[in-house]
Amino acid sequence: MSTALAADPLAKERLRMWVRLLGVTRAAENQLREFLRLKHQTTLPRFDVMAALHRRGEPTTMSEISRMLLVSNGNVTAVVDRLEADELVRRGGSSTDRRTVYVTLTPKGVEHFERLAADHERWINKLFDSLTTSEIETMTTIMKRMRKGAKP
Amino acid sequence: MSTALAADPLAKERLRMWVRLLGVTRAAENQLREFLRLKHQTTLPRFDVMAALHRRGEPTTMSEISRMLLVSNGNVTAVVDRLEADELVRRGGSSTDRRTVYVTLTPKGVEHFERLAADHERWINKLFDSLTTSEIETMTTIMKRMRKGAKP
DNA sequence: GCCCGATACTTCAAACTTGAAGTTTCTCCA
DNA sequence: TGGAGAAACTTCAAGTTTGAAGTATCGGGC
Repeated sequence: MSTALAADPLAKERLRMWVRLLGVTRAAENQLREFLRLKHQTTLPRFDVMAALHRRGEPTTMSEISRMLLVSNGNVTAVVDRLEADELVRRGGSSTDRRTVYVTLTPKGVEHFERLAADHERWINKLFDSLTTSEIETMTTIMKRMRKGAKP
Repeated sequence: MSTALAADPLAKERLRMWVRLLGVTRAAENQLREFLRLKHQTTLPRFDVMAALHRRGEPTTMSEISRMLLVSNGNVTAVVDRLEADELVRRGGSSTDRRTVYVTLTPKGVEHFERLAADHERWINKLFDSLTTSEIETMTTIMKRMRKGAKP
């Protein structure tokens, strides 16, 4: 090997880690998608949007949702359109800024989501069963620092 | 709190870790997508398929690609269609099984991908700059075990 | 040899996602 | 004040992704 890159073992380790990170995340996401479809007749993006709204606990703008989920603005419009058609969320205007749209979970949406969330938490809990407390802490700590390096 | 779940701190830790894992991965993927678009006029799924082919280094079936990338079969068909239209990959039949389709990188595809890959490795290297060797090792080890728990 | 279930792939509709372009409204400064 | 530029959404085309249904082929048991 003559190139500097190929000779750098740390670079290789980093690449390996990234590939593994993607693998773990995709595998878990695929399982989650299947879980949501089979047990709750819903999809991951719908769940994500409802989770964002529920976590905020107050009317949330389209842009805020977009930033929380790291997806594009147009994407949020599409998913909210569908959730609104199912009466799980509601769009409302702002009294101070007529460009802004506030999205809220409807009572039906809250009820629907809370059933999902409890089941989802059980599911996550089982998925990461094999990790010890200290491993989880280590992961969380490291990822907190990674996130800073990977700012959008 | 009266429910068993809400009172379980380990379950909360696991959920927190999962959310953070998703955040890190999405942020990095978004940056990677932008990098591929701006610097190489290509997309993430195209890169993924070419990377899988390059890594295998020999004719690869559609199903193998699908398993490697953890995406559906129909998805691979669509991406390979477009790569083939750009003459970056080639489909070929099998002599022993007429159902099977073998996909190969064309010379043009190899050249294109290797330029991408070198740049991609530099990019990953920079992205995870802030992690120490031991942190990377820890992550890789833990994720190896996670992957087993999250088998598809 | 024949058929039944499995396997490999494609097709299809619907949903998701992006990035760019378009509309409306706001902000603010010259 | 008035107008340029920014901000919040929506719309749109193209690409991605899934899951289900359809086609062709294979393999094994009878």
